[in-house]
Amino acid sequence: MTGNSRFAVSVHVLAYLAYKMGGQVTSAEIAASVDTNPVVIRRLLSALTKARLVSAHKGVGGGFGLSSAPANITLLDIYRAVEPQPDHGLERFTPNHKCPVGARIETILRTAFFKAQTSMESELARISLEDVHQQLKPVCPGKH
Amino acid sequence: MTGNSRFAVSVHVLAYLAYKMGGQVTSAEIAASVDTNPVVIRRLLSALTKARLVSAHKGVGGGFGLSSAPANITLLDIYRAVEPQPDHGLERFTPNHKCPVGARIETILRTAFFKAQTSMESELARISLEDVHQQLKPVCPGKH
DNA sequence: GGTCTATGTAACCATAGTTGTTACTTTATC
DNA sequence: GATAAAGTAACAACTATGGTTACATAGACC
Repeated sequence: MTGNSRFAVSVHVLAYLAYKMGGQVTSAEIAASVDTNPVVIRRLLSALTKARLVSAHKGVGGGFGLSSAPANITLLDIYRAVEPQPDHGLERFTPNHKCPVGARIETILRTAFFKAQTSMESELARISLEDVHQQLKPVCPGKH
Repeated sequence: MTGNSRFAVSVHVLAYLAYKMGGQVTSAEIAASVDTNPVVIRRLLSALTKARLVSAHKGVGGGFGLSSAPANITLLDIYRAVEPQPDHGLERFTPNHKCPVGARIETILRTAFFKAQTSMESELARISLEDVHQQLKPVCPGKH
């Protein structure tokens, strides 16, 4: 049970909004699809709203909706909206700088982690919410 | 303070062994370089030993040493030795399968995470412990 | 205006992961 | 046999996460 499920849930939430095609959707309805508490959903949607990926409306008939077309939202946008900058453990990594290795290893690791992270993020950037939306539809090209 | 520092510390540990060039190094000496407890180091080295990246020797004059040349050990080898398979939160992600979105999103996410993870790992595979070792040496080509 | 509905958010709890630490066993060397 | 080192279990402190309750805020509708 490593890591958190914020990103996974967030993609689910936005995929649900895409699936609903522009109508206002309440946190309660989304929570039923994710099988969790509405507050958990609203917490995530709060971050997604700040990132301008969704818009929120209070009151009767209110709810959440996508701010942009699914084709214009990438998984990287979602990832960055809900995940803090990963530090790959460097925050608790405080080697002894009196040792030649300890003095230099941090910089080396930082460079390596940056490359790995950049590579992963560029892969997320290649997948749009529209791609996810398309995959939600059953694929039955030869249905008769 | 997200995540753990196992990978970062493990790279430090192996870089230290590479720096020591083949001699037996005790967990106490490594712990001094990392600035932590020897047991923490031995825990990591236990995983690294199981992955056959290092060999251990008990008793007087014992300690740890690299099993292969630094050029033959990649950061991906180290990563896989000390990190569990990342699930990106999918373990705690149990959507409602009665919902059309909830029923399909898991597979879609699994595919996306696999691509991102593979991309990151291929970047780690491109960096060897020898590369790290080289970067440990001060670069003063024009020193006079 | 008043009521209803929905978001926004703070506060708290249970659970689990991580690290540091002590203590002990096992094993190799001398 | 004494010593030194790895191997590992057990425990404590700290933190992150997700679920929950409670309440404040704001819009819709009568």
